[in-house]
Amino acid sequence: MSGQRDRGGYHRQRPPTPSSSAPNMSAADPSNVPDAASARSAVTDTSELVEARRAKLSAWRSQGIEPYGKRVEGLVGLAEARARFDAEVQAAYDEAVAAAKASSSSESVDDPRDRVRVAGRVMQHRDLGKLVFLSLRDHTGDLQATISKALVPADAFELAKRLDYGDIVVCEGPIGATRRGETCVWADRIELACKSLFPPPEKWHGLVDPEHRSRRRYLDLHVNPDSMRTFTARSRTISRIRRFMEDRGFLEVETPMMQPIAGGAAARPFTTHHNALDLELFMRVAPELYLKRLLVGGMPKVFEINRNFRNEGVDRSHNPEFTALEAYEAFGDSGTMMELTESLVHRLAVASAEDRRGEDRVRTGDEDGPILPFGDLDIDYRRPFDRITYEDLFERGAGFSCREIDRVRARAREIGIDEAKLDDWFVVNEVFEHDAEPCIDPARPTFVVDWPSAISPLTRAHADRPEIADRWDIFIGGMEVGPAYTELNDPDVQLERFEAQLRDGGDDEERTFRSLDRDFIDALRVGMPPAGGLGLGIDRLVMLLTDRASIRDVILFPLLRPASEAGVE
RNA sequence: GAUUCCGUAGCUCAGUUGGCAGAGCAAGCGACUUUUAAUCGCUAGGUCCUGGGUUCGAGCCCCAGCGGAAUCACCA
Repeated sequence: MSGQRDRGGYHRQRPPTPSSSAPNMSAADPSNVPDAASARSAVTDTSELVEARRAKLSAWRSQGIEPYGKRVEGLVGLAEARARFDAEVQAAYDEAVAAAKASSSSESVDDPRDRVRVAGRVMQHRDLGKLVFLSLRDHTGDLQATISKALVPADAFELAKRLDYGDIVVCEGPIGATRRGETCVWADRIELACKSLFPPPEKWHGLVDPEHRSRRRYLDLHVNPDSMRTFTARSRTISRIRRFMEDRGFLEVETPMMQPIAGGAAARPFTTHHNALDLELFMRVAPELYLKRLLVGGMPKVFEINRNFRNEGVDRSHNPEFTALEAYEAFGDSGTMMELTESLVHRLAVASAEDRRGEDRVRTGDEDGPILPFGDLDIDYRRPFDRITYEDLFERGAGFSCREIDRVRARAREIGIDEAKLDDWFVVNEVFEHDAEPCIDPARPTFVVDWPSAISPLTRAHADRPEIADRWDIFIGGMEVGPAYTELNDPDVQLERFEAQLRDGGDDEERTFRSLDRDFIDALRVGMPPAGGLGLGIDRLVMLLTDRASIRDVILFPLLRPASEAGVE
């Protein structure tokens, strides 16, 4: 365990204590007798494995081989190098070599095979005496390098024999195949690009402990190709979202992550402090109130893809910092945002399915898709997505209308809700979450439309039905991926809602950090055009597109408690 | 924050009723020019997460703590 190794280092660096019986116990003095603590650490750290590698490192140095190489030109990715293999050329070459051997001609045969220069991490190392096979890996894939004693200088062959798993090498030679038909680089040059000092995970089972995989993502990425694929897919998804939004005329903007008032969502914020200004600040829980100020300023369509921070629990679909797309369109409404969201999610699904064409259970757009597996589900992203009203969904789940408030309250008591002190619509929503949300088909993206105004304080109500807000939420794969609203732009109504929120919402602890964003009200008084607003959880979207069950599998460095130093003060 | 489960070699994992700490891979030395988790011989490698307790004796039982996972709670 890393904790043990770290602790070993700690012991070695710890200055002698007054009670220590041995004088001058310092790491710099190798002659001293180790005390009990350092004797233990010498046993528990990985020094034997690391020392073997260090020994090679200094051996290379003394032979004039630099173990931490330099810039390399003209590299080809391993997948690309593999693609350059030509079986016919190889066959012709084999024949020519055989013919030359048969005629015992001393003339060398011309090699028509493509030459490549590749680099990769050593993932396998098979030494057969005068022939060494290396499995190299880069972010594009794996490729074998074959080093024959007859084809390289003695020192290069010695290097190939003595390579460790995890070392990074540069090889150059014709792309060909072995007798067993494995495509490979027949290296006639091989150089060390970087010596690895770290004992790698087991080559067959790899790194499976989820804690380990997140903490040492750098290992996870090259040991588990799935992980590299997932994070590559995440990156491509985010750039596709950018392109989509830009194509539709949205301007990407950046608004403060540190805010004097954490507004835009009812979530607990993280606090921080600016020293020079002696200012208490909050990490943002949402960019909403700043993006709307930009609509006031005259930007017609804005979006931001960035981090929100919420000081809440952690589970499979929640990380304290998460990435969201938030977008606002002047003169739009929730319907505008619905069309935009459906187009965007559909396009992302089409592109992901295309990237994963041929994979089990994946159907691309031209194969009656896109359909992408997510756990046990095969999620069908074909347009149009499903739509259902909040009230209809409630009735489907509960078996009666949410307007029958006595029955709603009775049901709430049945499922253990203390309904007496809650307003009607909050009781409705408790029953909705318990009985109705599970009725949404998880294999179909579903817009749930027309939510109660009471639980949507920043949303404009329907003109003819003030109790219903012009809002929808999209659910995919059993997760809420995001909401959209027809934004409230009446400053007086907005002020009222804020004040009601401060008065009624949340507990005492929440109220201590809530305060009213008067500048935002001022902005609305200047005048914000009617607008549609959207928020989409990018991490959850990536989970769906890459079939990962946990948000920690799609965030490169998810929040974890610091590794244990238990037992060390 | 609650409950349950997990923590043994660098990695992946066994460990029986409480009775000498195990395997595979990785590592070191040696053999091998067509391997594919190469193979074969030899060698070495342990704070059984930490701290207490019970016991003649604890990896195993009990208590507390640390870390993780799952479920729940929180979560516009």
